[in-house]
Amino acid sequence: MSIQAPRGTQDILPGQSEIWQYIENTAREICRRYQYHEIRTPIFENTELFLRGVGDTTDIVQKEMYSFQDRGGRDITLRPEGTAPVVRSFVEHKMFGLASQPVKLFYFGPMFRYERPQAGRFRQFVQFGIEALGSSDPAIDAEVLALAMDLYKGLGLKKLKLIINSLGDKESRTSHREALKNHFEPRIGEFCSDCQNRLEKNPLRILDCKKDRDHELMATAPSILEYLNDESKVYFEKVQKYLTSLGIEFEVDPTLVRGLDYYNHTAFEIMSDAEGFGAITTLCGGGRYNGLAEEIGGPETPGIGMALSIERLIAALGAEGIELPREQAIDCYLVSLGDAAKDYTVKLAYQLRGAGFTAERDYLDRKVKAQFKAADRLNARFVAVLGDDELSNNKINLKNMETGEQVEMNLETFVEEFKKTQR
RNA sequence: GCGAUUGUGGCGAAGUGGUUAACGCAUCGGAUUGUGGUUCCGACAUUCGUGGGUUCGAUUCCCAUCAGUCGCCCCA
Repeated sequence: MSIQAPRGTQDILPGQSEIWQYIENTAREICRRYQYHEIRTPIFENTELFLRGVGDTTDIVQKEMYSFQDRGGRDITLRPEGTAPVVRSFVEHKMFGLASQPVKLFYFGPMFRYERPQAGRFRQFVQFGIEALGSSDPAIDAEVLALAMDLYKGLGLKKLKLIINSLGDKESRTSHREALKNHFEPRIGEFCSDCQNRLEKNPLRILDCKKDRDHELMATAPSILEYLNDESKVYFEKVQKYLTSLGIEFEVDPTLVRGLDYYNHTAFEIMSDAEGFGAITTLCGGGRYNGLAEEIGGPETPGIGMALSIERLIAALGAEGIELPREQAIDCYLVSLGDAAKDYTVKLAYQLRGAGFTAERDYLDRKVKAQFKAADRLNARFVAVLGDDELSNNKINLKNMETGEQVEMNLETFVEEFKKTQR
């Protein structure tokens, strides 16, 4: 084995790429219905964008970024997520001034995180995500969730669990954070080392800890929901009300925390319930990020978005045993016998393709039998047989591979006649 | 970043400190001198991820390295 693809990356080969296309097409169609429009941002950005946008205390920034200096000495990072770049573009192009508001965008593309690869985790992975900027209507929070669920359900996934939480606004968050610190601090020595780190960094995460799950302070810890101020509380209730009215089932989990600093109010994850899905079950994550635009130097702009990984989506399809359609039959395979006939099929294939058909011929000088085998393997609906005999009589034989019937046609008008058989 | 485990032909998979590295699938050729999905016959790894070491000798033992898989952390 000489050179391999870098660790944590993968080639998507024919056979597999059709699945990706199908998912991508489905996502695009759903975005069209919801009126989200595609935005394509660079795959690398100035490192500072992520330091400011994602937050320099997050794992992503601290240990997962692909950062380097380019030849001009600029600090560059391969994007680890899509929201900060989209918001950067929104600000840079002054989309807050566009006539139609809110601005609803979607993107599709590779993200990069330097992590140990594992089930459902790669160093380069593809995210589909949407962002709605300029509205703080809880209805749009519900819309973002609805779109994500539509995509999953449209592809046939059933074993899904939507978990939502509210992180509240800045005021609510700060008071809750203080309360958590005060709650755990006196006895933090009884907790695992991870939790001891979390106390300062992100005390909310302590609630998530598996090792210390049974500690008595866990049950009595203050819940974020109790610290929501009135405005945040009403907001969260409305989001839930809308979801209920759409028939979207969800679960409120006050311990749900997201790994990026910019979230506030609504936060959510969609997980797979499917058997044998492995340790990584998060398919989709997102939330509201009012204030991110300001952080990046724009005007105060509310925003909400979600992102999901195609790799994990495909894994979930596998776990639920769902096969996506991928039709690959070809219309006509040209079998030839003899040098003159073989030469002629070059032209014939060209004509068939020009008429809109999928056509293939032999390029390996195979025997007739082997050519038929190849046609069969390619799922050819018809095989046209051209030998030097037919060629000199200006004829060609067309065989229907399903019925085995074979009819003789005029070589000159073959493409026309073939068209008729297709109707 | 930490831990565990695996790495043999295109794919799946056996195997042993000693010289012919099973088998299955796929592929190619023939039986069928111009017609597929069945059957039968035949062909197909100077080589066991890579590099180094131990040894008279290693694919088998040891070390390193690369990669896959799984778990922790964290996330998509």
